[in-house]
Amino acid sequence: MSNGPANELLQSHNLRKTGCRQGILDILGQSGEALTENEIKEKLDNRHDRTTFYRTFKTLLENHIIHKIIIDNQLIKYALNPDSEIENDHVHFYCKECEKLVCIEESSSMDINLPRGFKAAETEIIVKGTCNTCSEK
Amino acid sequence: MSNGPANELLQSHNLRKTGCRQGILDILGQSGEALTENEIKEKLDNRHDRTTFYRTFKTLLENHIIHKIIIDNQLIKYALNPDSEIENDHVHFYCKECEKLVCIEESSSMDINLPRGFKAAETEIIVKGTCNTCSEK
DNA sequence: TTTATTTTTGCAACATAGTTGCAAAAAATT
DNA sequence: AATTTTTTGCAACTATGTTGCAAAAATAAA
Repeated sequence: MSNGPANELLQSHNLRKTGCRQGILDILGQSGEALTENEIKEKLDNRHDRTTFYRTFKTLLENHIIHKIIIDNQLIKYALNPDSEIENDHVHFYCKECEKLVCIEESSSMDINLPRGFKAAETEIIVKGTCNTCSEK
Repeated sequence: MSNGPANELLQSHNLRKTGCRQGILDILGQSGEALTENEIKEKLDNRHDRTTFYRTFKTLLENHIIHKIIIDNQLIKYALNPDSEIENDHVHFYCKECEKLVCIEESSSMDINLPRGFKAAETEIIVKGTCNTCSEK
């Protein structure tokens, strides 16, 4: 396990290669979608302590290796941040049927008129609806 | 206290006029901005039980009388939903300095390209930056 | 490759957020 | 004023998240 992208990611951020970090990054790397803490935890067979999990998420978030998306009712999901970039305009799509959450690669134009004096730094967009699979049914 | 908009709102939704509901609506009506549960609770002098508070928020949310905005790290705020409308495109501005959250009245054009097969129902936008007051400093 | 240093882990204890069942209290109805 | 319906407050509970600290693991140094 874990001799691929996970280790390189950790190394490039000067983070130690611990089991929990590698595990989370492996899981997120394999799955193309955002996952909840519990989904990740299960796939790791509950191998790690709750505390370690939270601390690991915190570290990965601080290093912009993953990001955290919160939808509506506290549904929190995590996803790999491809190039550990600090993104300013992120679009997420949340399927109300299958509850899948995917990151939408840009190519969207946006123009939000803010009141005088307001300055935007980041914009977070969550589009809710039905995904391709669920639309076909 | 409470013989104005709060009561009318409740009445039009067939909800009983209880102290907690009137209180929350009064507070949100007076303040032009979104407030956290605790901010509201304090202004009401901790007059109500925790449980009652949660249940009241739930009721008001279900009736679209208020809405709930979650920013970043679990910061949850509530705001009056002016006409109890079920809005599809809502823009919120969150000031990173003073932590104020305001609803932006539309007049923004948006065009997000979703992948083939994806259908959007609602879009939630949170713009983060500095508000007019904080920009002047 | 063994030792020393630094970081991370797991545990216990705690803090906050949110929910449920149920009897008592308050609204609305008659 | 009496009855019905909804809401409240309490206790108990679950989920989520944090902190301090000794033991363990990962890296660096000898």
